[in-house]
Amino acid sequence: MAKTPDASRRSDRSRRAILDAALELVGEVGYNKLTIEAIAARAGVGKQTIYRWWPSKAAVLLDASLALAGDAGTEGGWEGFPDTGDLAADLKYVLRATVDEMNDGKYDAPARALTAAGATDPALGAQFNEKLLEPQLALYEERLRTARDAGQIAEDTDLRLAVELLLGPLTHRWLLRTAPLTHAFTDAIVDRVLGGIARVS
Amino acid sequence: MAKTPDASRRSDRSRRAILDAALELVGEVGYNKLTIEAIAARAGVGKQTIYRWWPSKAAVLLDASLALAGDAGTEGGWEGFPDTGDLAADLKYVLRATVDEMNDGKYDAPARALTAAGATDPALGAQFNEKLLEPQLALYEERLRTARDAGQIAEDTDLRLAVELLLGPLTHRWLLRTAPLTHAFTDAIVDRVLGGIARVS
Amino acid sequence: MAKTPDASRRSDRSRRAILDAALELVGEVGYNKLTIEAIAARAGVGKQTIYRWWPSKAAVLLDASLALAGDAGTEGGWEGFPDTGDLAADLKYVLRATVDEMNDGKYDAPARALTAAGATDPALGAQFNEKLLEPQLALYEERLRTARDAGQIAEDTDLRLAVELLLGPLTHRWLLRTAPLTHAFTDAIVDRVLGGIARVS
Amino acid sequence: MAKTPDASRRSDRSRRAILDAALELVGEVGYNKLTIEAIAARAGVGKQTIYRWWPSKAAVLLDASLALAGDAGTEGGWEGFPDTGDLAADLKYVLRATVDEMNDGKYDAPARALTAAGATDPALGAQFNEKLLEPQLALYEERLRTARDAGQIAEDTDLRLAVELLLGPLTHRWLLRTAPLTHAFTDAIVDRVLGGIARVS
DNA sequence: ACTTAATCGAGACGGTACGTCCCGTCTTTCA
DNA sequence: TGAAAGACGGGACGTACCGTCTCGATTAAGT
Repeated sequence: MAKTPDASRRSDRSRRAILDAALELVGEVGYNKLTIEAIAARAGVGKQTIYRWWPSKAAVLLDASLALAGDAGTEGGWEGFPDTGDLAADLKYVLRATVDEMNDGKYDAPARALTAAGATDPALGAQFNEKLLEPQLALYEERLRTARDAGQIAEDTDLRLAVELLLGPLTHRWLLRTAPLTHAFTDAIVDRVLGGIARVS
Repeated sequence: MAKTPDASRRSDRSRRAILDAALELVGEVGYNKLTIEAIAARAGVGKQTIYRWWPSKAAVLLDASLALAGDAGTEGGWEGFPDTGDLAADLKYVLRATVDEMNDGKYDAPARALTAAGATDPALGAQFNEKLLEPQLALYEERLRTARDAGQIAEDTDLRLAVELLLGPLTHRWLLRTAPLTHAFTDAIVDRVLGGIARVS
Repeated sequence: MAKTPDASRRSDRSRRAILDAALELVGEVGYNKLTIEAIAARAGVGKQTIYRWWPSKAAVLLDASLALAGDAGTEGGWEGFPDTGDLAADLKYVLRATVDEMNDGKYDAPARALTAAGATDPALGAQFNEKLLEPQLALYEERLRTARDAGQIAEDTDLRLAVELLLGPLTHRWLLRTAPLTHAFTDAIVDRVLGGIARVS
Repeated sequence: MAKTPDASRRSDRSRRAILDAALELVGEVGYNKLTIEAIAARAGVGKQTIYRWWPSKAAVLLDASLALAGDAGTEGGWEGFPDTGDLAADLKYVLRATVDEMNDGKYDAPARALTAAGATDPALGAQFNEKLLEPQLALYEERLRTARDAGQIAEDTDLRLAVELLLGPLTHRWLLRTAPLTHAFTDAIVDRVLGGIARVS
């Protein structure tokens, strides 16, 4: 019998202020030094208003990232996955854009924080996957399906595996910082992966 | 300025007790709830003894993981990368072993914790790469070099990229928990990646 | 400036529920842990309904005690001070009754709470004196005046002082709990005080 | 198995700073608005240092008052109860001094706070009695015993009752603020009480 | 009886303080 | 002099209430 607050009476002004403050602060001080108290202070909000609606600072950041992703989508980010008919070109385009975001502190800080927190906390990780990661992976998968249906890649291709072959190396380099993230890198990934799974013409 | 303690007088008994306690505790409560105080208490050690020799709990865990990896190596883990001449078989063998470790709580908990912490904290990440990750990647790279020299894969193959193509998808699935880690999965990775970069026979 | 609510529209049901809840709760958890929120919850009332009509929890408790005292008076407590002509007997009778109340948790808890709160908060103390204490002291004083007029005690007796001589020791022992409150104690007070201020027969 | 801190390692500097801060603050803001946090801040001390050694703010104030009483005793307050042979004079002298303290905010604020808190909290009240009140009452009782032995008051006098007859009215007027505390008032108490219990010469 | 305005129950809100946990430093005592 | 022990100043935690504020839904007046 958990006391569930009445969502219809929620203050949208406070909600937005909290999400904005969380994004600002995670960029300024990093995830580990991010505190609920600081978010509340920056947002001009009582701590309880945060605890009332989110179970942890990670959850706040997840919602904040969702809002950020939503805004980015609205502001003119790509609406759906590009499909020019040229699979390699489309993948390169999208991965280059992804790399650019990963190199932009505004997106990088919260994304790293969430990914790291999710890796450690399974419950959060599940949320993260469901709400942020999975929808994106589905877009890749869909584009690959189109390509497969068009006979551009092998009929027996495991699409989900293909997505992981494309994104895995990128995520690896991003999270572990083994080397700089460049367009050349993502292009090479696309070439190598398609070289493997693409039809021999 | 007696800042640097005399390492020769260091108590090895305390050092081992601390590393053991850290590993135990990270498995029990997770990285975020792991505290220096709890490690000290579990190890039967004064807090100062930890602060004297390590700068942070992440550093303790890194050392603990190094010790763990060292033990594993000693205990009969593979000494060097297997080289039967069959590249695909060797890679599958090693990746299967890696997946088995990732599915073993004993290794999984500290590894996840360190990876996540390193993703968030660049200084720690650098240490983590240098001491734990890089040596392993180098083994893969070396094996691939042998294969390349033997003409089994294309001459112009970027070996480091190849390593990332192999390990990236695995790490992706491991950290993000998008799907279970199985031998079938790693076998498929090897097949697909080699299908792309391997010489046409 | 519609600050003063319309008393004619006040819900008497709510008012009584609040006073009852306050009395119950002060007995259960004590004054310091008594909260407006708990009173509101117990009374099935919105917090605002309390804040609308009372300035503080002390004021609520004061009203509650007044209601309690009123009820006690109605239920057959003494209406006016007894006057049998025998001053000592009348005083002993009343003081014994007072001691009995002080030993009854139902009256003791709120009375202690109010007395203590009034000792600390002058404004509340003034209210407490005016509405609860003074009327009672006046009854004693009146009975003593009758006795003085009848020549039973010295003509120059300071009646108010006499009242304090009678009630002071009782209050002292009650509040400070230096010893148990018994009929023997109050009888002894009356004897000693009258022994001093009574006419030599 | 309550964790009892090691008293021998206690910081006396912190202890004194805390007691001083508590006395200052109770005078400035009153008992109800006195907070542990404010005491810690004023004393330049971590909150835990207060919670480590005292169970409540009332307990802090009790120790502070003890220290205050100790200082007053040292500074030249009366060492023991005066005994000039004239009981009435001695009592009047001491009661006048007591009234003067009660009219001095420095002593009044913490004393009221403690008395009120003790009236509400039996455990604290017991401590208050044992450590502050009882020793003082014993001094009165001792002086009265001397007087009784000297035949100045009736042989069958209940000394403890006599003390309460003297101090009760004073405490009553002090705590309940029914009238100003003056020397005339205490003199009258002494006269009336002795008029009752003193030997007819 | 019908409107209309205030009170009502409910509870979200910006805050303050709580009492606890842990941080990293410092001090004491011992081997 | 390194180590076990743990007190210290400090900061954040998550909780409990404060007193204010908005919400419909009664509810009791005055039309």
